[in-house]
Formats: sequence, structure tokens, C-alpha cells
Amino acid sequence: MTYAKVLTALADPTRRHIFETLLEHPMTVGELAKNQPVSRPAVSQHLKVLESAKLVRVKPQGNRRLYIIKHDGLNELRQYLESFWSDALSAYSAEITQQMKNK
Amino acid sequence: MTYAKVLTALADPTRRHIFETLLEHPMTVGELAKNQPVSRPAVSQHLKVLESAKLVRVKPQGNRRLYIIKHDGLNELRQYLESFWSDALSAYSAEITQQMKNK
DNA sequence: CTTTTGCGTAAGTCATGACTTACTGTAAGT
DNA sequence: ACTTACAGTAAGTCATGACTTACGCAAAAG
Repeated sequence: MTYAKVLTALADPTRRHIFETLLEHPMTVGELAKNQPVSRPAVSQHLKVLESAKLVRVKPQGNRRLYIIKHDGLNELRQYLESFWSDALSAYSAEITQQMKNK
Repeated sequence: MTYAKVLTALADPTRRHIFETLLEHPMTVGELAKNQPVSRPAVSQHLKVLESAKLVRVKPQGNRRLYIIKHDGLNELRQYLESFWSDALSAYSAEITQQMKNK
């Protein structure tokens, strides 16, 4: 049921930007905040959300905290999406749509 | 760039419920509202959002309006998600994660 | 040991968006 | 024609959540 968290996490543009930045390479909070139009605490709060959605992971390194991409959340979301295609009921719906195109 | 709209559209639980209900079979607004804890106008507003995210389609039938699932929005979102895997930069990130597991 | 650096947390503000109850309009039924 | 059914729109309320500044705490630096 984490796909719900993933959806809300990625629905926010700032959070998406943070996530996509981390996709390039792991980064600390301070570094992330520099590439962002928002304050450092805001970034911290966003990272908290991303973490609970299993989209990122923390690696504390002494003073600093390195944030790293984690694919678990994305996998959950992908699975949720794929259920829409594999679903037999979905197929029924597609059939209706097809019928309508022919009219 | 519609994937953003799709994400916000599916981030809302009520909207997800409406969408998943339509997945079973096409339905009118009134029918949808009956299976929902919210009012009919609320459903109408949600359908508007789902429509602009290319997740549903309307088929006016005389007095009523039949709403039908549309896969375009989901396809856009899926494409967005897949870019995270195919991305070379993502691969780099995955490598780092792997290195960390070994520690 | 004091200072600085790096982050998380608290608390409060402000905008957005998810609802509600009217109201309006259009098609169907009598 | 008149009424009833179906649904979108307007307008207003209320909660949530995205931000800010201020603060506290631990690790590094001096």
C-alpha cells in the first residue's frame, strides 16, 4: 500500500526535482538546498516524505547525511500501474472504448 | 509533461477510488456518486481533474454523461517511471547503492 | 573546550484544493 | 408545456501541506 505514498510524494514539483537531482548522484542536504529555490529545512522535510515513500535512503556520514536514491518506492508504483493493464476488468473497459471508436 | 497531472490526479484517494471504479466498467456521474462517500458535485470536479490528466474520457448520452477509462495518462506516467531505470545516471546511483550494501 | 558546520525539529503563516450547498441548463418523461 | 432527472458551475468553508524563521543538537575543526 506504499504506492499511495509514492504518488503523493512525486506529486509535488519540488519533491520531484529533489528526487530527480538525487538520481544523478547521491547528495547531502546542504548540496540539495543549493540547487533548490527553497530553504534547507524545506528540503529536509521533503526528504522525510521521500524517505517514508521508500524513494530515498540516508547514509549518515559523520556530520553530514548523504541521501541516495532507492528504487523500492518506484517499484511499488510500477506494480500498481501494471495492475491496470493485466486486470481483466480493465480489458473489458478497453473493449468498450474500442467499440465506441467504431461508431 | 502530462505525467505531473497524472501524479496529482492519482495522489488523491477519492480520485483513485473513482478511477478504479471506472476501471471495472464505464459509469455515469450519478452512479459513481452512489458508490462514493462524497457528493455528486465533488465527483464531477474530480472527473474534471481526471479528464485533464487524460485518465478518463466522456461519452455524452442524451441526458447523462458516461465516463470511460482512458489509458493515455497512465502511459505517460509509465513512460516517466521507466526513464528512471533506462537512465544511465540512474544506473550510476544504483551502483553506489550496491557498493554501500557491501559495507 | 569553544566555535563552526550540517541537519533535523518546532511553531507559525499562507495558499491550495477537497468539500459543501445553492443555482443553472439541458434532455427526457408525462 | 410542465415537471423531473442528470450533471456542470459558482461561491464559500475548512483542512492540509508547503513554506518560513528560530531553535537545538551532534560531529568536526580550531
